[in-house]
Amino acid sequence: MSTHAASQRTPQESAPSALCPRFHRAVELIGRRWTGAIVRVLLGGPRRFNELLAAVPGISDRLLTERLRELEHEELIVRRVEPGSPVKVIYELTSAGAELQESLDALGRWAERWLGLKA
Amino acid sequence: MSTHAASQRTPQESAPSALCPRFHRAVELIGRRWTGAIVRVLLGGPRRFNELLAAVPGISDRLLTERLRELEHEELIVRRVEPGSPVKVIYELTSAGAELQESLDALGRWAERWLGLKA
DNA sequence: TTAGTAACATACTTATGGTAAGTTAGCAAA
DNA sequence: TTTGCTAACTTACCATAAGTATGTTACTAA
Repeated sequence: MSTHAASQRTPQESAPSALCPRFHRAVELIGRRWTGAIVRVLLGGPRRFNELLAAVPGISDRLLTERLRELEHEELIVRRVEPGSPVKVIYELTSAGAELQESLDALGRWAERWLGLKA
Repeated sequence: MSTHAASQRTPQESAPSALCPRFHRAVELIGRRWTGAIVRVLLGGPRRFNELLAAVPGISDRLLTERLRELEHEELIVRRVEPGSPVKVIYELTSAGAELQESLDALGRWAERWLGLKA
């Protein structure tokens, strides 16, 4: 079979019965491994690189760097370097990032209700 | 460096400053590629395999099968086979699945507000 | 008998994630 | 003054997950 996205489509319609593409982008963004967890920690206030590393159990430093770069690129966080020695790098949420709280909280509540029972 | 999860930890504490592990499980679950989109389509009512395939632009049949199996395993959806020819396989949300609506809607609203402006 | 459909399954390639080790700059103790 | 330490990365490499193409089964319609 092999369905590839744009196969068999009339020219005028841009996607068959497309979901809101922004929703899709959002879910792919915060759904990327570790991203949700990182944002959730930052909802508690600005954090340094190593604080994030400690606060998100299981993540590696390489992936943390990668995810932070992506979040910065999407303008959900800002990176601030405090000079000194050793330098401190502070990450904090932008307004866009902070407004993810509602969805993440809702998801947290759902998880408490439904994921608690098993395992 | 290379931080692996459980390094340097005193025996009595199970995780350094662990986030709610259920939240983490939830975000990894619905954040898995395509899963959010699939659930969102099913919020509109039961759907057949090929309907889902059409409604989630970009997904391949192989991945759709895989995601549906996972969602079934997590008890967010049920799979029902209607005999006949060709057989129809209907997927629909369980209560657990349906209650994801709140979080997904919140995320959708966030996406409209913040992801609309760019690109 | 050939063709078509629904819902997969299998095989293979590419992208993403995980692990380990190296880098840079400054400071501090030996 | 060389050794060691810390923060925040970077690079290299291997494993797992996603993506693509093709095959399968059971049935119907032409």
